[in-house]
Amino acid sequence: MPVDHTGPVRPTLAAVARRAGVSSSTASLAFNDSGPVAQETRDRILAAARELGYDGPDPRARSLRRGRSGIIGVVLEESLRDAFRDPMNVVMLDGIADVTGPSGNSLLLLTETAASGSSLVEAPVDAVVLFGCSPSVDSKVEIVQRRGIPVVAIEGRPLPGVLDVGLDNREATRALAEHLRGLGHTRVALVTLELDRDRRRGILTPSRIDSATSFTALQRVRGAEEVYPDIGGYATLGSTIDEGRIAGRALLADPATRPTAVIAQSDLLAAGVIRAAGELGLDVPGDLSVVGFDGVRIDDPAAAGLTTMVQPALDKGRAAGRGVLELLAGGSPSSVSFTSAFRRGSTTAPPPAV
Amino acid sequence: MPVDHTGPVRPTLAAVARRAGVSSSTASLAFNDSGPVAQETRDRILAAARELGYDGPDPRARSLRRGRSGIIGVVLEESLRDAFRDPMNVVMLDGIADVTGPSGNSLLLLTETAASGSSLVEAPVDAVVLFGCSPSVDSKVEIVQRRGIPVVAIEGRPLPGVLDVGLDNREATRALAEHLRGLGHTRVALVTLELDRDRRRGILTPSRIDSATSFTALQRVRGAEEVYPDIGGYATLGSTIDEGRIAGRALLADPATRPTAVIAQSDLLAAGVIRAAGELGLDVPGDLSVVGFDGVRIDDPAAAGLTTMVQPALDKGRAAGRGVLELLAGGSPSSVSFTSAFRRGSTTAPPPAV
DNA sequence: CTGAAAGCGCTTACAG
DNA sequence: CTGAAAGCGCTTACAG
Repeated sequence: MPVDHTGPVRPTLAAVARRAGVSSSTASLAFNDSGPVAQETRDRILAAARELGYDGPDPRARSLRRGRSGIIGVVLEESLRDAFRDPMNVVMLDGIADVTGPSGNSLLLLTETAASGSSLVEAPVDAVVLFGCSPSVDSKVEIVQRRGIPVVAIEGRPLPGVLDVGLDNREATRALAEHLRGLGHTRVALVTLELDRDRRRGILTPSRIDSATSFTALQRVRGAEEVYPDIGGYATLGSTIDEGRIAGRALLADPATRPTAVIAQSDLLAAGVIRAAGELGLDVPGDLSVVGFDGVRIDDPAAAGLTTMVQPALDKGRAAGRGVLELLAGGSPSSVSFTSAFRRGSTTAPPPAV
Repeated sequence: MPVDHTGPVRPTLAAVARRAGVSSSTASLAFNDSGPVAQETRDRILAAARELGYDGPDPRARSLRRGRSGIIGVVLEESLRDAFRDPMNVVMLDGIADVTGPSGNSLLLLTETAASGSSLVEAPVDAVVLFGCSPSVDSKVEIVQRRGIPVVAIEGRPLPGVLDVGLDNREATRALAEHLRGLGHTRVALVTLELDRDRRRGILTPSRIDSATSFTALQRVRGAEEVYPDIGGYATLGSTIDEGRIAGRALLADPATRPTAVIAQSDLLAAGVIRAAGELGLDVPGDLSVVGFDGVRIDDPAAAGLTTMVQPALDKGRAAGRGVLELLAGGSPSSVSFTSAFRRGSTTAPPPAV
């Protein structure tokens, strides 16, 4: 069925005013309840609007005049599918919407991938929230800032003029490493999140670590190194069970070099490692201890009872939303940092006796 | 650390033009490559822009003048978290972005819940995509249409002037039911998606079905009824493993009334039912056959090898994106309907001998 | 190749 | 309580 879209031209406020016999100033006041308008006049205006099929001010014109669009840009560096595969991102997004929605704001998804144009720079946003962005978007962020648009970053590198909503990634990972050391583990491996935008998968080397651009992944590596200075491991393409499984197979295949514990940088990755272990006939935690990160609810028995650090993702999103609102109101909020909580599960135990 | 946001006022095109000693018309052409500008003039304009810190046209003004904002609204009737828990929605969103992103469009998330204001009506969108919306948004959709804004609906009720991207929900469910009948099942139960916005969980009754507002859920019920006219079951709050498990427990608890097969309206729900069956000591497919819907990749062993209908979610999203683009270009695309493919897995078998 | 003019549709001081 | 005026910042015919 073909759909027709050649309607009459949309009526304007001016047309309504003309028909009602008033000035457009008055008509505007009537539609915005923003000034004293006689009841009789208001009725006339509303009647004229009804007759003309006018349903309120054009958002585009209003946003130019007011200097506000009611749109908050959310900048992701991946495809939407990749970004939302990580439940943490979805929860944080929900937290932002929770706080900013009631005052009439909506979220615009801006995927700043290599392929895309400069959507960030060309979008009519009032404010911007960066979701773990790499330095490659810095120049665009500066442009946006020069326009006076507030920028909030969730777990970003410290950037001048950007309000940071942080997490104790380093300390939290150190706590997990200490937990493993306390159990007696000496052969421990990391399974990291994506380290940079190249998204190459493979053995974790010092040079790969040094060239990492993902602030969060790097901080978590640093935390582990505080306890296990020479820790190696495997770098994945991102937080999924599949990636964890691939990493797990790579790390666990050879009994001679096999670690007795794995620090996965997310629960999803941890679930994958546990699955790989199972496939190799290894018992968790009997043969292998595994810890994760996030404290997400994973619908996978393999991840039930995972030892992990629980991060307050919803609160982080809400804090980012509050930061946006305060900045838009002209305030000067301070950066906030959230703390993760250790949750001892059933996936860690002393290393197997040799 | 407090963040400062009192920068200098953003420079305008007019200021750049003045400084370069040209008209703003010429400056505009220079920034848009939309007309012939002498190289020397262009250089002067760009230099002036650099000196003033001008990074290009203000998106708000541009969108008013051009009548295009580059923003496509995506209307959801749930919280972002609920919506994105369903992988189908994420994939469809990705499909839309796939197609519309390259021409400079971004997606604005509009959650039309009872709580929210009328964000749909007040957002500066060029077009709108409805994600399975109920009649409660109809009046807002009409307003948007009156403004000449194209509307595309994914699996919606037929709405005048709305381009539909459909799925063979009814026929596909009938095929699943026929598969079960072919195996010899006579006691079959449904586990449905949310039926309406009330989001009440519970036994499926004819009156609940009759008052359903979710087009997709209802179509799938109708398809099952074509084979099992008096089919009953359980209505959930949405497509999650947990909801499936709750429904499964309710349906399977009593051995006397227990069905021998369950038609779950999504793979996630099916996985939950299978898990519930396992907890009750029932073997799938020995004691119970289970079918799903979607063909999504679920990271749950319980859902591995599920018998289901595979729907082309990415293609649906892309088709919606193409529809948007064609409508924006003034075309009159036809509605499209996609077909699901039966995938026989290992979760269906003849009913147990009595 | 460049400029003067009009105008996108609205809101906001300001004056009455 | 109402209106005339200015202007948000840009783009687009049109004329030269």
